[in-house]
Amino acid sequence: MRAEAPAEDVYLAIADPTRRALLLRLAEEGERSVNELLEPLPISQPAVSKHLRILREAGLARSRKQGRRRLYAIEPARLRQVFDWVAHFERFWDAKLDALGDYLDTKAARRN
Amino acid sequence: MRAEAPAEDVYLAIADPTRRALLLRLAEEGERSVNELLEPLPISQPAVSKHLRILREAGLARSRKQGRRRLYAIEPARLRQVFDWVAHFERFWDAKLDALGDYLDTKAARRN
DNA sequence: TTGACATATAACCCATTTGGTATATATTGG
DNA sequence: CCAATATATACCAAATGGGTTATATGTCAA
Repeated sequence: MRAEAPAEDVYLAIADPTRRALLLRLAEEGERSVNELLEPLPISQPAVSKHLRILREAGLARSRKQGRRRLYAIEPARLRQVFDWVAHFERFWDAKLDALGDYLDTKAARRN
Repeated sequence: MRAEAPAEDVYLAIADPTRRALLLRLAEEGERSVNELLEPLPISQPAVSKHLRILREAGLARSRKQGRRRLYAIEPARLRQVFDWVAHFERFWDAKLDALGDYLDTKAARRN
């Protein structure tokens, strides 16, 4: 039933909205310290550290030490796994239109 | 922290490997009864019924009654939500290559 | 050196998830 | 009608998840 250890499961890692928010911030802003990531969130520092650990263990983030801070960065490779899985269903909405089409058109244009 | 009721959360719905397997089967094979879906799985019928209920409540499946059976079908629209979210990170792997490129090429070709 | 800062870990709590078995509720065939 | 079939629900136990506070650890600054 278990395809991989729970701690390493990308789908479980992104199932939590706080972790998705963390990933988005890291994607938008690049390396950030725990305190910086913590700042807008309504939860405690240990809670954030735990989320970051889960992201690390899922292979979605890495960290390096800089002085007394620890900087986290996104490691998006394994999100491809999710992308590829969702793409299995793409034919269902593809025929109808539309936003995916727009997305792909944009992509195709950008690739030229 | 909770963007929607847990039972309706698409990310939670796809966090379970059994439910992902169910969605893939429904996508590949179309409408299927609970017994058909149950057959390859190593869990009990009530467990499958419960997974199907979660998929229904997440808006990822629908069911209709046919005699004494109940046929489930995929309802993929809300997977777009996941697709769009993951696409936020696409620029990270896009530059490097490759499988996404191939995917998009295939798509672009198919769209012409 | 020492105190403040930054982060991680431990210990704990409570809610939720997921599985099981037993049972209820259709529905159908004979 | 009755037995068998198909599915859902109730209920329970074990595990997990996500939060908290308290504390350990490491680093910097004065």
